[in-house]
Amino acid sequence: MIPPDTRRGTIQSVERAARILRALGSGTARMGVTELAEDLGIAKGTIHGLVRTLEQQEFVEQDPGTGKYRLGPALLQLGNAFLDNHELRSRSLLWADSLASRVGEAVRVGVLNGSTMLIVHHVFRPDDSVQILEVGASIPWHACALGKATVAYEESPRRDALLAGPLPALTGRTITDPERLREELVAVTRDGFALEDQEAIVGEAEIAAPVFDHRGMPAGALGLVGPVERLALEGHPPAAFTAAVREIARGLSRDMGAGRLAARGG
Amino acid sequence: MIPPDTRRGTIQSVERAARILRALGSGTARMGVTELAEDLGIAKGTIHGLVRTLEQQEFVEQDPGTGKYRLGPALLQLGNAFLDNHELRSRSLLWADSLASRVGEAVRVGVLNGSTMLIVHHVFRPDDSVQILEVGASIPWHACALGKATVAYEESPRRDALLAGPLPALTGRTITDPERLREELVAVTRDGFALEDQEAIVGEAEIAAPVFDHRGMPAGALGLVGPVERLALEGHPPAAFTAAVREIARGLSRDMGAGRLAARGG
DNA sequence: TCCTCTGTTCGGCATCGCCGAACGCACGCA
DNA sequence: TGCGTGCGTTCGGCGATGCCGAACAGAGGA
Repeated sequence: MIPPDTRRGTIQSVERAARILRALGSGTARMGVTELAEDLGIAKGTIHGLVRTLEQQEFVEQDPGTGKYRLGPALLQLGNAFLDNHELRSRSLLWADSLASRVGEAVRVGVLNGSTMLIVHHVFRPDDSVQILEVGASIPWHACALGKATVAYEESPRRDALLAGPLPALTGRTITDPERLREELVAVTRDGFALEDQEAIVGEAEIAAPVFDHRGMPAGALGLVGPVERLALEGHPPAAFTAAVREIARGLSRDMGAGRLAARGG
Repeated sequence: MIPPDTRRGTIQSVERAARILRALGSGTARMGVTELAEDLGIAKGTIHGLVRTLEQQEFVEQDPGTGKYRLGPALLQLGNAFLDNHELRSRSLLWADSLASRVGEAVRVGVLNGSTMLIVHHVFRPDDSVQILEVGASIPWHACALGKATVAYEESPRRDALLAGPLPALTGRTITDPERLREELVAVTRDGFALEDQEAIVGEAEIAAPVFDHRGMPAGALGLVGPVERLALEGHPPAAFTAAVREIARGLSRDMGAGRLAARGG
């Protein structure tokens, strides 16, 4: 019998355990063994064994009352360990702080993960307003400046794949046409920064520039986020902001060991 | 052949995958297949299969240059999903904000995880100073007020086990004597709050109160952290602070569905 | 009180993944 | 430039391992 996923060398039980974790993480509600078994198409007893093992490892917790399962605390610790080990993030801490205090806006750093940008660092706007931390959040690449800045410098096969992939609309202004998006990417390589104007959240804009690693490949991007009135009034970002973002991103790239190749971003 | 861990019903490959993730998360450096195989006492080929599966699931990433492995982005997403699903955390957001702005100090919320308190929420002190986010961090229970507040109300067997466990000293003031610690816990149940005076970090103190769930069991704790001069001058916390912490923790407990039983905390 | 739905256990078969040795490649020393 | 050593990776074959499906126990609800 040939399993649905025919990739060679995949360890079945580990892959299934990962699918269980994903299922528990996607829905907001906790799930029971039966529900998981139905969703994943795996025998109930099998799910039980996997879930029990995950519970012993604290990847999953069981609600004492209902017997249903939810994600466990070990995942938070491992997620934090991922951040600690993350080179772009750790090197970006000082640069992001510096940029935030210089322009008085919030700063985000993200890496491409599948077809979304994963936020790995977030500095609040330096005022007392209530802001929610976005580290760990994922945003479709085509709906944020971080994504467009990164993908613009990605190698052709990957870029084309991303342009061909699904491009969901988050707001009425999200660019969902691959050709328009491709033109945007050309503009990014020309200008050295990417702009996003209410394409993810109405009223919010973002200015981002790519960050390169020691191989000259895009490692991610760094950008300013904030109200559209300040960042992209009538679609035009203030020159002081775009200059600051590009400058900090170049400094961070150098920090990552990027050589002259990275200069194409400027 | 009997494996070292003789627990019934544990799925070997999943448990090994978890150990690999822990190993990658504990050290700051990335690890290779050979190193993992030696550390975990598993054949190299076996490690490779596990790691490849984890890589497909984006639980680990391979460094293209060195071939070594590090933790992957899926863990950050799952860690965030854990926080989103976490009842104590989500219910504490508003209460913690309110407490922070009322007393002008940083607020932390933690849950007991093994023998450490895992920070699940952290509100910065409402000023412009640079502060690092501690969500995801783990602190030995006996070295923080959050831990003492929670353990004081834990059931005897668990409390005794924690008191019997290793009690490492983090500073010269960490309480490492089980008997003194037990007296501290009695004081907590008497006063309704726990105090920590430079037992984890020199110069820092914490005032915390327990939070109870709908079963009247401690779900975690909520507390103020800050410089010892403001929180515990000569070991005496300001009455306004202790009152505020207890009041907010009681409100949060009610929010969690705690009935009268939780009143023993006040 | 019954019925249905949970999560859980268990026996047995064959599948699946473990081990150990061999491979190819990159690096560093000579 | 050659060798030697270390890495990550592949592969074949045995057998332990973890799958499945059916039966179990207990909690709710009608």
